[in-house]
Amino acid sequence: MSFKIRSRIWIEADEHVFLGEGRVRLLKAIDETGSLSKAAKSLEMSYKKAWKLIDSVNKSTKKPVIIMSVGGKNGGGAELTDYGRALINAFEEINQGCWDYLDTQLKKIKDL
Amino acid sequence: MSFKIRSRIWIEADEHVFLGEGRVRLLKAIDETGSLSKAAKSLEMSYKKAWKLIDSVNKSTKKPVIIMSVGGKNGGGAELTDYGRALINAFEEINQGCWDYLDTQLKKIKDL
DNA sequence: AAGCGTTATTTCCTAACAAATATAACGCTG
DNA sequence: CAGCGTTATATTTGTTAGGAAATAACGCTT
Repeated sequence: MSFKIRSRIWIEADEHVFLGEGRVRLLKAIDETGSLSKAAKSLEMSYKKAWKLIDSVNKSTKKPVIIMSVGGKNGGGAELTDYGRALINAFEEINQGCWDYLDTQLKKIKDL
Repeated sequence: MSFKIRSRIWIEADEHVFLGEGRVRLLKAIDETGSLSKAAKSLEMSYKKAWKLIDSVNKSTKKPVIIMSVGGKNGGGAELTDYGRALINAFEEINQGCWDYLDTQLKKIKDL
């Protein structure tokens, strides 16, 4: 019997979810591609879904997380801010810490 | 901006989920009511859904977690085993520990 | 002014999920 | 042996989430 403890964490702002694993993945993809549509495609996610996620993130904070621009040089694009990058780092650090904690607890289940 | 870090944990056995918050709630309700149908009703859950959850739990372990009996004295019933009770306790203890850990990490987000 | 690559938004459709309903089986009780 | 309260399971219906596609708007470039 190979037990595993898994977890999902997310951050809520004013009672609605604002940052979770999916959103973090998307933010990182935007940072790599420079565009929301390309990021969505790289994650095999519909543009609509990606846009909704980003819209919800942007509405949740006062400091901007990503800056969208429409029209212009290359048709527009999306850029991750320093604040957004810091959020991602903090999230992943906390998430890893959570996983580490749960690993230490696993024997409590196995030993029953 | 009032941030909160939330989490869900669950235990997997052989790559499929075996115990999570919903199942724990259901197991506790069964322990209180002595019947799957009453437990489902008390949680405002359909009998079918409750049955599927319990069936999946029972198929995931060698030691029985709940014992179902059909027909007989009061038409049948469901009973939580000592092993099941121990599982619930361990789960809730670990879950609380996870929440406590996440609370200590919250300032990393707030201070960005 | 036309063309482009993007963001932004609506509408429509479908597929997965959930709920409701129906039916059967079971084993004690009287 | 009929009645009961349960577990067990299939079928049908309803609902909601999500994808697909179409359209518009935007602002640089040429």
